[in-house]
Amino acid sequence: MNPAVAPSPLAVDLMVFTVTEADLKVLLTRRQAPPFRDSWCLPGDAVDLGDMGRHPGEHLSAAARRVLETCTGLPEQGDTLAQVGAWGRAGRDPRGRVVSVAWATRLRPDLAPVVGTRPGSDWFSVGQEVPWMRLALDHAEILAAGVEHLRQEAPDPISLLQLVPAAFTVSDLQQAEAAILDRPVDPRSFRRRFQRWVGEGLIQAAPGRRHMGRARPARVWRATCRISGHTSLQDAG
Amino acid sequence: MNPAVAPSPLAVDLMVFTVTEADLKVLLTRRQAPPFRDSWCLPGDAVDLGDMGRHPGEHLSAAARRVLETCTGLPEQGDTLAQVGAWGRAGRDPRGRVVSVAWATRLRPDLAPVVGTRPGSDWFSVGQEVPWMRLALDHAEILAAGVEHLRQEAPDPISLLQLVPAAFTVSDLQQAEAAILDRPVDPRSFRRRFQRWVGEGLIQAAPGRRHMGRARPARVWRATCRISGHTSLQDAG
DNA sequence: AGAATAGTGTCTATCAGACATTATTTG
DNA sequence: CAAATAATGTCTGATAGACACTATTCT
Repeated sequence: MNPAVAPSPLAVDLMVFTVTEADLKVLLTRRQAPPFRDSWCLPGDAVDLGDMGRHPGEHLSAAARRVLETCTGLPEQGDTLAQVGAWGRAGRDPRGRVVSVAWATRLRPDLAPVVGTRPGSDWFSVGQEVPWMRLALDHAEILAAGVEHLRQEAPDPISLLQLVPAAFTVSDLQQAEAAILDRPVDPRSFRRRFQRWVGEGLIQAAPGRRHMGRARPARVWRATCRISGHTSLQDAG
Repeated sequence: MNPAVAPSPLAVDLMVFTVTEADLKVLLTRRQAPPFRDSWCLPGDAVDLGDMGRHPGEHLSAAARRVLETCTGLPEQGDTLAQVGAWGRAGRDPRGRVVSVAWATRLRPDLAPVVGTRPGSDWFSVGQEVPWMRLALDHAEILAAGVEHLRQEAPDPISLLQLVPAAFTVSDLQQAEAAILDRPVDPRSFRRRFQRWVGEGLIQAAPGRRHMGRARPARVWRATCRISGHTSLQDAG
């Protein structure tokens, strides 16, 4: 295929977020072909609009799910893909007129190391490491909108639960929220909200305790089965 | 042009909202060509992706603005177009694979009568009159998302100010919010928020009073010039 | 006067932030 | 015991809802 011509006027781009080391991370990949060869960018792919391609007539969300499974090597875990917006500025892609629909998803941090070791892709701290000025195309703008989208949903317990392991502590959840909002979160207020979530049946106690260093061990919790299948996210297809 | 074949794989659809008679209204048009001839639908148009069409390489937001000016007959009033999402389900358009980017905007109610008298288009009460089951394509789904988008932004004074005339009363603003949220809004709380907006310099007193029936006349207010040019809305282009 | 709408006073419930305090573990 | 993290008690300030009350106009 001629790399100078866009294969399709429509593409999807994906923002995979996780929280590790109390820091919000996003998955970037290095472009392997021109234009912007070797630049970092969001994982994405063309959407096959015709009836004859490799993925005929796929939904937009299916294309995003396909990119997610390709770039993480993991099957998608439930309905966690949220559409962030469509970018279609003329000239945004030098190969031709391409409109990109951007999606965001959250990945449990215990799965992040597996993804991060794949060649050509790596996690970047959104606040510290993302090479904003050197992202290919208009991906800096898209990523900024994705982070903003994440912030809007930050107080939602369902969204926070997607950013901690299956067994987690109150501090884990609080750190996830603090990382997204990029500011300290009051511990007393957070625990009050946490207790409300327990009262609402979203979260229940799990056996065992977690021990960090030489301090008092923390109680361990897990999401109840009521959470699975729930989504607060738009999936317009 | 053959009506059985989509002219472009990309389209924009527009939701023009206003509040009249304390009721949220949306502008629908009657389709003049198959498929879904004579069905009501959201105003929209194909996006010209090529370099040779009538609107070569136009931004998505420019296409939406063009549709807005076509269907209202009015020039757009500032940056009020907000992108709601992209819909791309295969088979949503029987003419072929078309992805539609949906936009929402608010129209001042004093301009609504002019628009409503245009042939082939009319205002529909979102709660009472919209023929949800008979809207063409997937426009019922798109409209539902647009209404939800509007609800999310309802408490924002900037967005409410786009749904009242240039000179308005506190009750006007309160009715706009109540219409969007489709529930009564506590008058005492609303006036407290209103006074805060005045204190912040968003709103200032205007000369004159407004008289409804045989009751006490209401003070009249207007947005300050600080409002113009401000937008809280996404315009990803 | 009475109806209708505009606008205010004030009590209460809820919630978040701040700060102090207690609890539990290891070194 | 000291250090470190987990968890709680409690005060305060901001805000929304509820309800009563006053204000102003027309009929």
